[in-house]
Amino acid sequence: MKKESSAPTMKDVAREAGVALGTVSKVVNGLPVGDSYKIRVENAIQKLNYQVNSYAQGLKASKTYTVALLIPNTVEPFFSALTYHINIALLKRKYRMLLCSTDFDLAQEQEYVTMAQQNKVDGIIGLTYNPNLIIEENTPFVTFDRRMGANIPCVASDNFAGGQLAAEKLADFGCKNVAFLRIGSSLTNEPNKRKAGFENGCLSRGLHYEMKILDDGEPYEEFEKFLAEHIHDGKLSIDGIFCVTDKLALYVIQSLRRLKQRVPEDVQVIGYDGIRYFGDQEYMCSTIVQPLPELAEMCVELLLQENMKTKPPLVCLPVTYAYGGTTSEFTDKSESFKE
Amino acid sequence: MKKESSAPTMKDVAREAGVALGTVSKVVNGLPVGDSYKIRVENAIQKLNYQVNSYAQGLKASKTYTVALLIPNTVEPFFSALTYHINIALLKRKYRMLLCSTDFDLAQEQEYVTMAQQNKVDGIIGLTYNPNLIIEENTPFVTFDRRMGANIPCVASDNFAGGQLAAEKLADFGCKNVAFLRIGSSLTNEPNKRKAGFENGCLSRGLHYEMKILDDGEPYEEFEKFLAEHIHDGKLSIDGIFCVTDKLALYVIQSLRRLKQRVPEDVQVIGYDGIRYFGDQEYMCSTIVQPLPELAEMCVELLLQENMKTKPPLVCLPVTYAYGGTTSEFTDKSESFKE
DNA sequence: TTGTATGCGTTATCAT
DNA sequence: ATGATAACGCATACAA
Repeated sequence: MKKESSAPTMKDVAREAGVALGTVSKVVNGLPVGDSYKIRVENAIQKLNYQVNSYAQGLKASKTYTVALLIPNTVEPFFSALTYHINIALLKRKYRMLLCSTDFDLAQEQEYVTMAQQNKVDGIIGLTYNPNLIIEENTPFVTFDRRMGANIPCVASDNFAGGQLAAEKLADFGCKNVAFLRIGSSLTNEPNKRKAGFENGCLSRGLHYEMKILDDGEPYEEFEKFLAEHIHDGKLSIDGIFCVTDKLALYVIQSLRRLKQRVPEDVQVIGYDGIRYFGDQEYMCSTIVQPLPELAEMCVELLLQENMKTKPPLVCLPVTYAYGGTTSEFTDKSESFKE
Repeated sequence: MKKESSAPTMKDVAREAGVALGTVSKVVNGLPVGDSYKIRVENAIQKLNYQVNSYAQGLKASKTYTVALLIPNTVEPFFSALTYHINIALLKRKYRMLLCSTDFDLAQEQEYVTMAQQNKVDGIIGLTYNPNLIIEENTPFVTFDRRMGANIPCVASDNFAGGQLAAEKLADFGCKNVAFLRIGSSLTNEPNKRKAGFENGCLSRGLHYEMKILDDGEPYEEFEKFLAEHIHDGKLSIDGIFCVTDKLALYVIQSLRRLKQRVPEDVQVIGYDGIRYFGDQEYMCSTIVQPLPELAEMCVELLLQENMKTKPPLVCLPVTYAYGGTTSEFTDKSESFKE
C-alpha cells in the first residue's frame, strides 16, 4: 500500500490499466493509441478519478495557460466590468486568470508583476499607475489606457473621439457655455486625450468652454467650489458639463443638486465610461460608452498572439454616446419629430 | 551558447556563481550558507535577473499557494465587493487568486472546479448555484451562503438575525403594515433565512406582514403588480418593505416612484447586502449590511486551516443596519433627542 | 503501435 | 557547510 491520500498520477493510471506511462499520456492528450489500450486507460482514469496536473504540464511545456490581470480593484464599476469581460475573453481561449488587485499601490503593482513572472504566466494585462514598472522582456505585456513603451501594446477607447463626441452632443442639445472637469495629473494617460478631443469639438462647434483640472491629491470639493463660483443670482452660467469619468459626473450631479441647479433642465452633464447599475441595467448618467467587450477581446488577442513580429503600440476602439437621463436630448430636436 | 530566450534557471545561476545547484536553492530559500557563497550566488541572481519558477516549486511541494474563487460575475456590486475582499485576505497570506466567473451557469461551475483541481489549487471558495457540484475529497472547499454537505464549511452573514433586524427597524420607524419581497427558489440557500427572521421580527413586534415570493424564472414586474394591487385611492396600504437584496430594493424603489408613492414618506424600504456607490461611497438604500471584510477573512481562514480535524459546518457573522435614505428614522425618535 | 528513458526546475537526502 | 543525486508528474524523442 502506497500513498493513499495524494491525488493519483499518470503512473497510477498506467499501473491500474497495465500499460506504459507514455500510453496514458497519449490517451490523455488525444494522440493515436490502439483502441483496446485506449479503453483500458480510460477505464482506469475513471476508476481512479485521475486529473492531469497542469503544473507538471506547464513545467514541461513552459506554457501555463494563465494570464495575470493587474487592476486597482474590483469594486469600482468600470474596473469590475473590465475584469469581467477580460475573464470572459480568456475563458473563451481556455486561459485562466490570476486576479491582482493593486489598490493603486505602485509597489504592490511591482510585487504582483514579480509574482506573476515567478508563476510563469503566459502574459500580463495591466491597468497600472506605476510608470516605472519593471517587466521582464520575455513576459508578454499589454496595458489598458497606459503607454509604457514602444514594444508594449496599449489598448484604449478612442479617448480623443470620445471627448469630441461629448462636445458635439452638448452642442446638439443646445448648450452654449460648457465646461470640462477632470482629476488626475499623470501626463502619459490615454484618457487625457479626452480633454483635447473635447476642446477640439468645442472649437469646431463654436462652443465657449472652460476647464477645471485637479491634481491627483486635491479633493473633489474643489469642483463644487468651481461650480459655485459660476452661479450668479442663483443661475449657473454653465449649461453643459463634460466629466472625465462617470464617477466624477455623479459627484458633480450631486453637487449641482446641492447648489439648487436642475439636471438636465439647467445644466446637462455627460460622463465617460458607460457604467451601469448592477453592471447591466440603466446607465448612471448620460455618457460616452467604452466598448468593454471589444476592448477586453483586443487586450487578450494582442497578448496571446505570439507570431506577430511587431505588435501595434496603440489600439483605439470606437466609443458611442448613450443617454442616461442627464442630458435633454428629447426636449430639443427629437421632440419636433413627433409633430 | 545555449538557449538565450528562455528565462534563467537555478542551474544557470549555479554555473554563473560557480557553485552547486543545491547551494543556490538554499540561498533562495534563506537556508544557512557560507557568507562568501551567499554573496556570489546573490550577485549571479542579480546579474541574470533570476526568478524562481513557482510551478516547479509547486510540483515538488504539491502546494501552489493558489486559491480559486468561483463567483457568478464581478459586475454586480455584492459579488465584486466580495471578490475584492477575498483577494485582500488571500494576498495577506501570500496566496494568489484564480478568478472564475461562472455566470450562474451550473455546467460552467463544474468545469471550473475541474480546472482548479487540475491546477492543483490549494483550495476553492465558491458562491455557486449547482447543488450537485462534484469536488474531490482532497481539495479544500468553502462555500459562501450555500450548504453543500456536512464536511464543507459554509460562511454566511447572520441572515436570520438580519431579517429580524429589518423588521425591528421598520417597527422602530413607525411602520404598521409591512411586506417581504424575495426572488429565488433554491431551498438550501442561507439567504432564505432572511424571510424567517423577518417573520419572527414582525411577530414579536406585532407588525402585520405579507410575503411576495417569486420563483427564479419570474420577472421582476410581478413585484410592481403586487404593489399596484395594494394601492387603493392612490394610497399604498403597505408602509414598510423589506427586500431580500439591495438590488431588488432598488428595483422596488423605482416601481414605487412609477406608482407615485414617495420613499420614505409613504413607504419605507430596507434592502440586504450593504452595497455602495463605487464600492466605497453612500449606501444605495437603507440596508442590512453584510460584514464583507470579516466574511472574506473567515472564508480564507477556514479554507487554509489544515490542522483542523473538524471544520465548522456553518459560520454566521453579525450584520448591522445602515441608513441609506429610504427609511425615515430621523423623523421619529431620533429627532426628539435633539430637543 | 507501444514501451522506455530523459529532462523540465526545483527541493531534499544523502555523502563528502 | 557544500556538492552530487534522486524525485515530483508529465511529455516526447527514440527504441523496440
